[in-house]
Amino acid sequence: MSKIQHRNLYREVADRILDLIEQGELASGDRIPERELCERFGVSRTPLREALKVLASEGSVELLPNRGARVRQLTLKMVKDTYDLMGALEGLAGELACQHITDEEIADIRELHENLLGHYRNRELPDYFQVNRQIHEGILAASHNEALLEMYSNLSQRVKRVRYSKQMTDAFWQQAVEDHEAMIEALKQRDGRRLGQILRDHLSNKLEVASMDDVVDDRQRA
Amino acid sequence: MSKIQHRNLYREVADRILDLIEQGELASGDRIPERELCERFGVSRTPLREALKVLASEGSVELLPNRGARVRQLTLKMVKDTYDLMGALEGLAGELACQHITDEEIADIRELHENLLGHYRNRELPDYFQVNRQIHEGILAASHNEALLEMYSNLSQRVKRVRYSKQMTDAFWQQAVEDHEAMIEALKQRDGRRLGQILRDHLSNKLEVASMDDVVDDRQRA
DNA sequence: GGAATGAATTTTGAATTCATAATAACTTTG
DNA sequence: CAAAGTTATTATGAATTCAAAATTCATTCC
Repeated sequence: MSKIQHRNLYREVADRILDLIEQGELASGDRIPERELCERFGVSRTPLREALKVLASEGSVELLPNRGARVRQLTLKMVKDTYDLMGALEGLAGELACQHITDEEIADIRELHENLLGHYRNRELPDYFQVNRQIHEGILAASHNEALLEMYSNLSQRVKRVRYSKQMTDAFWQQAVEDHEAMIEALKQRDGRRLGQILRDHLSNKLEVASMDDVVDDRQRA
Repeated sequence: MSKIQHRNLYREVADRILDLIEQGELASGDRIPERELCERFGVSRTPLREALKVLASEGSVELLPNRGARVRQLTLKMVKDTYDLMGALEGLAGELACQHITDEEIADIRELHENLLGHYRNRELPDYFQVNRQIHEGILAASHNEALLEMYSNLSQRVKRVRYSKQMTDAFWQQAVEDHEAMIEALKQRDGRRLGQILRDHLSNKLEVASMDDVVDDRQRA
């Protein structure tokens, strides 16, 4: 039996709105129709409006006074800025992880890394992506810094709707795997400075393969 | 004539609650009395509760389902974690600033630095603190990374209620001024890596002089 | 035909109301 | 008198209501 959901209604609504945005049902710049979503979710306007306010403070939604909420437009600059930030946070996470990581956590990550290599050899891209994410989450978690985790997941939520191009070239992929090899090595040696550096650079590669759907160029803002 | 502020009521309320927290009128861990604040601010519960939800997502307030809001307790670990994060962000800001800063911005910061030195020589601590803050804000702004600014100011808001000990020793003070000298030098040479490093270390010094009033040790959590 | 003006409609912002959960106060009983 | 149970009170969560602002639509006038 699943755990009793004592969550707040507004958070539930917020998450469902985020889903709609991620799924693209609410597109970048779209107006968010209060009444319609209320009917759809079967809630009154009160929790829905609370959700919108929280989403605005989280950066996914824009609130125009007396003119409702809309899905925040992502500009190319915003995405780049966000990636810079995430890179810095991953870098810090790497440094902290090397200080605080437990043997158990290190073993878990190494196991994930083995899986990663397997998926790379078999050219199983979706599986590779999933394990890749798990490894990065593992390092973040190993930093044992709650505020860092929170901030990272907020940033990552903001750019979730950016779709990555499927044409991840072999060269990119190989580079990524080499990065991961180096990460594990640095982690093993608990070389925080180095792990931090690798993680920073690693992320900037990821940006290069991002195909910026839904992302508007800075000059043509709505 | 100043621009008409068409701000949302909930944001107004949120800021006033933050003031109460900062002023210590609402202490760490205190329950936040809805009805009382409504009367005090002359608003209904709707905008007040919206404000609380936003403050919760910003990390200043804690929401217990069916049991109201309270001022989030700061543990020593949380403050340390937050300072680590702010250090990383300042470091990134330094790197980015060296890439993007304009000549005008650099001139402004150098002027502030001259003021800082003056206040140091005259032992004007409050003025020194103010100019110090302006310099750091200047570097942050010179990064030209909106998301970074937003995150940093959120973090800084969270730890605003931590009071710094007045007994800033001469040694600390001198070290801080030397750091600032090095910063300006790195900025002038646009040596991002170096400026980043200085900023990171600089902040960790600040933490050492923080006397942790209102901060609860991790073991004795409420 | 098109811009401008002024209702009618819709949408938003905020107060109020209502139902339910939590807390406090009061019995009752051992 | 203390512990357990019961009722009263208060606080919270969410729906509803009401007022103000924005938008739409029709009409007038050039």
